[in-house]
Amino acid sequence: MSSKSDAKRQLILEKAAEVFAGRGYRNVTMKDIVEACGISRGGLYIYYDSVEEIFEDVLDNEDSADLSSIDLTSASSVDLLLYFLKEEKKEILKKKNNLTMAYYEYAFACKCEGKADKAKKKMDQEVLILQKILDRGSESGEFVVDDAKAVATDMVYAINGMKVCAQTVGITEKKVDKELVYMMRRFMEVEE
Amino acid sequence: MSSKSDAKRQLILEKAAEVFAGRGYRNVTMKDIVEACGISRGGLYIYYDSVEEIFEDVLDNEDSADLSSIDLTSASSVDLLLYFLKEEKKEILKKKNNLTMAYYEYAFACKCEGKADKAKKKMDQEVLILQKILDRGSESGEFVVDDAKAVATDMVYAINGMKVCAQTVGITEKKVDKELVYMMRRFMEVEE
Amino acid sequence: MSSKSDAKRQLILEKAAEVFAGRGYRNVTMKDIVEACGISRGGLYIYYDSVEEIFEDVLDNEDSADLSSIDLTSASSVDLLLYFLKEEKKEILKKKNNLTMAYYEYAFACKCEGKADKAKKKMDQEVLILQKILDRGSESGEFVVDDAKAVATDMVYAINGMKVCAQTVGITEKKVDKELVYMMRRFMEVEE
Amino acid sequence: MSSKSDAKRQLILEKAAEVFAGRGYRNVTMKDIVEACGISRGGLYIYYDSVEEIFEDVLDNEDSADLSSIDLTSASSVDLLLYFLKEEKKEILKKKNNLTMAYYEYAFACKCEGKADKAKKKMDQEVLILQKILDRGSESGEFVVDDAKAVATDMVYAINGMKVCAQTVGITEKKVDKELVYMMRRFMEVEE
DNA sequence: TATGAATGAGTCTTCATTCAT
DNA sequence: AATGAATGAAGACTCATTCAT
Repeated sequence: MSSKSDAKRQLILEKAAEVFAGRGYRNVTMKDIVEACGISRGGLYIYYDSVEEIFEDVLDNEDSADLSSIDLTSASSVDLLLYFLKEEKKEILKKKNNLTMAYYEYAFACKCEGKADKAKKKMDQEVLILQKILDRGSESGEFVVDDAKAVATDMVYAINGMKVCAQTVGITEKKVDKELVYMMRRFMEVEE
Repeated sequence: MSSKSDAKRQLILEKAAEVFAGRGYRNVTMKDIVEACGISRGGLYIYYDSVEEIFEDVLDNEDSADLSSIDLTSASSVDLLLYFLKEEKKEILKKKNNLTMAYYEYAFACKCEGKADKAKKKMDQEVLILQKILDRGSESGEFVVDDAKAVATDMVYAINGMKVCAQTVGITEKKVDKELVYMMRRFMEVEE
Repeated sequence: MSSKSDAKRQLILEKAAEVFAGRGYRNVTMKDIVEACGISRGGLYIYYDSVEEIFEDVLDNEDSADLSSIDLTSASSVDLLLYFLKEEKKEILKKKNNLTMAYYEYAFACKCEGKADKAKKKMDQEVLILQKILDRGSESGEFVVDDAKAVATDMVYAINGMKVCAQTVGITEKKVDKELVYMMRRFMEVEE
Repeated sequence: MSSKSDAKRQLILEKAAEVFAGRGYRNVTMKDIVEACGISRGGLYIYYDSVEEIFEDVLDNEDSADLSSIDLTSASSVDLLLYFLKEEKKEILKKKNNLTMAYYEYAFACKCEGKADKAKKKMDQEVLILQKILDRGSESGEFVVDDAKAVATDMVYAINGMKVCAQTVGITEKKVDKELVYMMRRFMEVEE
């Protein structure tokens, strides 16, 4: 049955996501995933033929949530911006199930095969959303923005920089806050 | 003689650096390095006992150059800033021997063992240098900077973000230029 | 199923015992055992992780038989003694599956880790059984024994000496017989 | 020069003997010996081509001492016997440079090649000496011995049994004393 | 579907042995 | 004589992948 299969497939993706979060992409073997799922080696092969395939499905499984849930029609631009940054902050600092490094390892490993499109699209989408928020806020007089695209792009680079730092050299919540406040100050007044 | 050993050791480090640049950290085996060096398996073990050991030596071998070569006493702050950014741009875009991803993979893999200190120090150093340049420029009236530390930190995060992007989703020179110009505009007038 | 696994495990133990008998303990590699069993390298690792582990299981597999099969309540003490010595003679002279040297090599290799307990127990048990036989025979007037424990201990040392000789410098059946007869003469009349 | 060579050769044999005493025969590599001697790999090969060759020379180097030093013409048979047993006791219990197990491992490894002759000869010699002592004592009335050869053979087997036990399952000095006293009681009066 | 035993290829690591110096 | 770098073969161990059940 498809429903049964889907449940198992979902289980695999969830457990695999935990594994990828903990060990990155390259350090993960089929065996690791089999053990994390508590199923048999052969059992996993019924659903997936390789770590790569699983990882790609894990990514598809995650993506959906974050950005699409922002409703651009509602509320003030300031609220939208704060929501956007709060979400990013959460992602920067989250310990469990953080796929950032796995993501970049995967993209780096598959660079030549153009498999990094997903990551690229995600980034472009983030820039776009941020740009829209800034444009809206600019029109409504909430923000003072000269070149919304440039600002959005810069912010997304810096946020990505923080994400990587958080997973490698470490970063404190205070530092993230400071940086986010600094970003906002560039186009609005922030009370601290 | 030590000179002979050192030459071989240097050869290993150079060839290994190329391998790490191409395949990252985790995907590299002793065999890869052996083959890149054109020596025997046993031969490599005379000098190094593990990929980790080699990678750490590769890092030590690289580090020295970059930052210390900036002479803070000379020239105008604008020149210093341009030199700093030009160097960063070169590193962001360089294809050969780019250890960025290997670096982050290594730091992520060894996070718990505190092996990421080197990366942390490098970042802190970059922030410090940039901050000094900004402070000098601020004093001389070349820049208009409110909080030099915040600006420097933000720039380094964004630069790191670009470095990672360049190695994964890809980035064009034009985009890098735009971003760097945007950064500078925040505290000085830039003619395009 | 466990029965299938057990069969394979039993096969491994039997083939491994032959290998140990022929090559001792230290000279045996996983590869030797793999080849003797006619299975794959990986296949062996499913059941055992090291030569040591296999050897310990081989010992456990062997032990059981020998001594417990002597029924101290039956027959005359002379019969018991003869049975005991016949068994020992068989073990001294047996060519196939003789684990004596492997046993001692193992005990020597693991001396510091106290892994020789098994060998020690086996020896103590032999002394004890022999002592019991001698005591019984002494009570019944079949033997003339002053200090049964001393006699038993001496006999077991000499038997072990013969076992080692048989595996190294060689020993003829005639010599073994002579020695066993000499032992018996010390506390009973032996017709030759 | 031969004298220089001989000194080095002697150094190798002495250091190698320590290694064999500690690790047996089979567990010893050329590398172990090289390191114990503090010479270079190539340097060892000038003198010896294999572990086997070294071990054989170590044996030749040791043998000489023990038995030949007993002067059969002197003193009483009791004194000779006590001297003989004292020497054996010393060898049974000695910790440093005890080659017993290496000896047996070697003999077992080379069984088919008839390399165990040395061990065989040593044993036969011991039996012979002991037999002579017993015969002399018998003639002088110090001992009451029926079949000196049988007694001597038995004693040598038991002594060898103790030697092996000492190196594997362990043996206390008290136990050795008891056993030796028991042996003597069989043909003479022993005050305890 | 699901299991897990089995296989074999790939990598790691250690050493005996050689050889230029 | 002596050194120690270098080689390559041998053995250990792990995993992706298959397959009978």
